[in-house]
Amino acid sequence: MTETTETQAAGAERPYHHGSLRDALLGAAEATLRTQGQEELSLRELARGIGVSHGAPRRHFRDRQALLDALAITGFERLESQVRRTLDGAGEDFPARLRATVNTFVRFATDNAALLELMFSSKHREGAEDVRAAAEPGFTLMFGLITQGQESGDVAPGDPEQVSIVLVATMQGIATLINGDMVDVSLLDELTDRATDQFLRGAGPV
Amino acid sequence: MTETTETQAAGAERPYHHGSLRDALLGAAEATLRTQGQEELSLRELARGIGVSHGAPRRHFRDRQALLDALAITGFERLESQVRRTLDGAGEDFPARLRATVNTFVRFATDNAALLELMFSSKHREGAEDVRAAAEPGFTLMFGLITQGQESGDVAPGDPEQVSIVLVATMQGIATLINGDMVDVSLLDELTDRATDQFLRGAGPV
DNA sequence: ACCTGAACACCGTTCAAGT
DNA sequence: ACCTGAACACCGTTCAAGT
Repeated sequence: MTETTETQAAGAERPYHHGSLRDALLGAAEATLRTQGQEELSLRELARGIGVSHGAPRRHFRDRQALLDALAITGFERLESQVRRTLDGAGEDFPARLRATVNTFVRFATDNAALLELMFSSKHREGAEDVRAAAEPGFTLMFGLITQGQESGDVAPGDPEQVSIVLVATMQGIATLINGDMVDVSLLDELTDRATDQFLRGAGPV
Repeated sequence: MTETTETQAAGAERPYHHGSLRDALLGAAEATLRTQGQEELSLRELARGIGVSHGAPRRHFRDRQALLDALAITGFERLESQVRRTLDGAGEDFPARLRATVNTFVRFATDNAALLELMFSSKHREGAEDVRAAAEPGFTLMFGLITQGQESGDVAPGDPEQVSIVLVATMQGIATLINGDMVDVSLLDELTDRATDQFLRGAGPV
């Protein structure tokens, strides 16, 4: 009677994760990514920590890269939803909306340094069409913001897609320089303000 | 008599690399980085390809990360020298000098996608002070360029360091988006032109 | 449907030993 | 000084077998 309940290691609540193993893996993977980094992320160690055999993840992720891709996808989803919420509460004024968006983006990107690298890595070149697809809504959001700026006269006419790409590039670049310790984090606020000011003048009407 | 010369595998010229093993490793590593990527780079495979035992690299690189750091350092050195040569032949006009610099930077960054990721990776946070030091001359070069722009009146007064950081961030970001296939490479020239134009207007005098 | 556990072929790193 | 080669502890991936 007792043998069946006592065979599990301490901390493992159940032998099976009734379909929740996928989420458990993603959660543990994100924690490891945050505390240890991408290279240290091991499928076997993840499985061990969850209390499942090392072959079990195979049911939910074809291989290690598939799990990393899934993490990147959740990253894009969270970033998009944060920017969206920011814009929902940012009022009507375009410069204020832009400023709020840049702040949210750069904060997310510096709060999730390892995840940012995963999201924008060139690793998922071939295959991983799903990662690129997950990035789309975020670009669409930026595209819409720039279009609003053109309608309000704050942004000069021109291809709104390219204008938003340059903006995203600048935000991603600032975060990368800070995450890589090439620029001190104490400069973050000043740099984002300056980048926003320059963008407003540089992309603004003549 | 023949036994000493015939014991080596075909293709291995000599059993020992009289001090040139370090360069041989770096060269092979860069080739692997370019064709396979960072994760696929294995010290053992490198040693095998060169015809040396798998313990030999230890003499020249403390561990795998030390070799990756060395690669990143050569990357910064090459980028700096290319930008320097570009500036040496770019004439006096500031906008022309800026445009040439941006083109050289972004071309290097897209021609060496995997290397760029290594250079700007947040992986070398702790330790790897040498990698950050290797990036310094490049930043100094950009700093000097911006200072020239301020002297010629093409760039508004203000902290030239922060202005150059925003510029570097934008260039690195554009390259990252293209290397990660989030933006089609056919847009590269148009994007760099647009970014340069925006920078000149955004950072220019009022 | 979901997980186990052995097996395989690889790693990076360490270290005594050779020349 | 520089390299070898065995040893160790880890990987990711595959796959028959269990429930």
